[in-house]
Amino acid sequence: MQYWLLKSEPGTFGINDLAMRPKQTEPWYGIRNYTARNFMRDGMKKGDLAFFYHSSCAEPGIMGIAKIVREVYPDSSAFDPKSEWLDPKGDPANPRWLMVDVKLVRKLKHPISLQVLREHADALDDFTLLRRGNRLSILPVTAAQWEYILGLEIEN
DNA sequence: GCCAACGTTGGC
DNA sequence: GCCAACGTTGGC
Repeated sequence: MQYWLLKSEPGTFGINDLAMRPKQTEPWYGIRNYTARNFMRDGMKKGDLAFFYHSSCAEPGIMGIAKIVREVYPDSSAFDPKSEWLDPKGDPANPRWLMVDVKLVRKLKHPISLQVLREHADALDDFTLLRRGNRLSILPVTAAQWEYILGLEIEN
């Protein structure tokens, strides 16, 4: 059982979009970064939980919890000429971009803002999200970090 | 809109 | 394999 954090831009696909999907499930397509892909491919298992994080918005922060409900399979958007995620060098016989399916578990009662997370940086023990220049859209969360952050929800 | 940080590309 | 140039991310 692993924990993760998934970034999404609410202007493109936010937690409310996930909530409105049939079965509140969505393929996590469009990941075009090898490190993030490798986390999905090598680490993500069905049943793993992830924080749903809003980035590039007025109040970046953790908005909810999602669950991995399907493990990696080829990201079809890489072969879709109409998709902004088209990979011109993509080879359908040997797909290099992958995705998982995620399902909403619940929205947090109160989002945990990036600002609040920063205030707890020491307790979060070098949380990847808080590192300078961090740009990973998928990153691992330790069990200790997960529990600590969920504690902040009640405190909020 | 700015800019720091990082990843990717491509010439050599 | 090096590394400069370029593109992207994401907070502010």
